[in-house]
Amino acid sequence: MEPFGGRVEGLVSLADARGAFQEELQGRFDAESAKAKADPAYTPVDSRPTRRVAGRVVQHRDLGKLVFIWLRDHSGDLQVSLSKASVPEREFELAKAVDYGDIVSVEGPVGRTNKGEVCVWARSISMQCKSLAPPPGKWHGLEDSEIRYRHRSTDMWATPKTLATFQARSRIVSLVRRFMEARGFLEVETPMMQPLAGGAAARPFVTTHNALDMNLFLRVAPELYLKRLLVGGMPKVFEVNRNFRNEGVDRSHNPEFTALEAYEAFGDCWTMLELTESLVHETAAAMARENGDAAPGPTLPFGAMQINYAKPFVRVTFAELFKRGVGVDMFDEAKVRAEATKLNIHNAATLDHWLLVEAIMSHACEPHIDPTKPTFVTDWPSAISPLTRPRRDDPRLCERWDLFVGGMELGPAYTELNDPDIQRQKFTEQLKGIGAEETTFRTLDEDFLSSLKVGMPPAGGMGLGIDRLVMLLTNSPSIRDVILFPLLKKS
RNA sequence: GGUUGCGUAGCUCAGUCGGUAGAGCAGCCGGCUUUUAACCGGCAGGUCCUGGGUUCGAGUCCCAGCGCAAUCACCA
Repeated sequence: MEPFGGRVEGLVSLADARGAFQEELQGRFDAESAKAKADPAYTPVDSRPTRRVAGRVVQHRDLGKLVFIWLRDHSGDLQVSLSKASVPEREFELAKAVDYGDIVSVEGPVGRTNKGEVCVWARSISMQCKSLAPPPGKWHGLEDSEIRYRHRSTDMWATPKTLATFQARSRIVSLVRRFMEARGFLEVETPMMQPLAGGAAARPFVTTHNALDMNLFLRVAPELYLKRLLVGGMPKVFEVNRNFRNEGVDRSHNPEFTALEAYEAFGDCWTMLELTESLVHETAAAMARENGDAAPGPTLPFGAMQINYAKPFVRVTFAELFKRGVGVDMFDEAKVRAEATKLNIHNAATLDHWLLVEAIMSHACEPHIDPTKPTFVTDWPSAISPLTRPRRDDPRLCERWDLFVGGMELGPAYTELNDPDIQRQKFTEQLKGIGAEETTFRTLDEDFLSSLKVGMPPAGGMGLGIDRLVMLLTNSPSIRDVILFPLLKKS
């Protein structure tokens, strides 16, 4: 016997084989069988559809002269039934000997058992790949998160939810791309290796190009390159790709993560709000339809919550949320500092006013956002938004929002700053207070500033964490459940 | 990086006050032509995460390390 199989023609998925079952033909076959039982000389006619399928063995019940095997493939599970009377002797021996985890193919009519289970009544079975690894848990799949993340290939076939989640992820990413293209955005690819790590404040990973003898940073954001494309004449661009941030790892942070970033010339943060609201709404609606929920305001479970993605999402200004959270006017420097001290914020006595406002917001205010209602927090302070255009009527605030869903930040959007002089001034201010270590990767991006001098049209820009979106839409509690191969410590 | 919890058979777990290492499933042998976590009889299966320490004796108590998880810090 060849234990590792070979090319198989004419395979259908297990779901398709199940779909081929026909009640009427099964009824006719049952009648034929009854005749044959009454008259042993009669040969029953079997007109049931025949299918060839392959899959991994996930259950095996040997009843002596009758064997039931459950197969699993990308489309689901299906039972295969083998009767000693209708399978060649050597193949029946194989059917009795298969192990949990083996991959086999079978061919036969799609019928039903006495107990009502739709199955393939195999006429033949062959080994397509013998599994040599010890099998994981049989009924619940794998539960040890360490094994699940380190041995994803086993996890995928042994834990049904895992495969379903990653299939859903691919569909979601595809939906995102089709949505953006339908809105007239062009997908582009900008450098992952950058001589300067700009566009976000995160600490970057460093690598070296030997031939050019230069340090390069894995990008923390594509922002500054996408904006150069606006300068060059691409009015609506987006990128769905990886960012790398050399920061802590937790339930919602992986060092490499996938983000959607998009820019629209002659738009602003409000056109980005409509875009993002519709994108999240439509992907959620698509997933709700897959769950059999066609209600207009799609609702999806996330842990113990039911999150409702009906439009419009909640809007609240940064100042309102701040006041609601701690009862203090965010412009009142003395009260803010007192509140920060009360909240034990690090360096509350000396830190800049707006950095205190930001710290209070993330610790004491963001938790007050209703996690079951997607919420845009708008009108952020200019001082903590260096790439954003200040509001003309109140330059202390700027045209920026952040979207929160399920207790997580999904992403921000800005009306982009396109005045090169103000941009230079903001970058310079930002560089003032940084420590020695930061100066190794954070320097003034003169090339970007000279692009801005060429002239960038006014624009809106947005970013959206794809992994977190997939977490929400697939009810996955950890970012590691939606990243195929999450970063783990060396074992 | 801090704190807390966890780590025992291939998988999921129990292990009392410190006193012979346990169960179910998986595996192996035998039986069974309608099973749905099939069932019945039998067998085998261990670096109790690693390394020290306390003790007559450690899976159990102490210390250190490794890994995982939660949480905090970091993350414009």
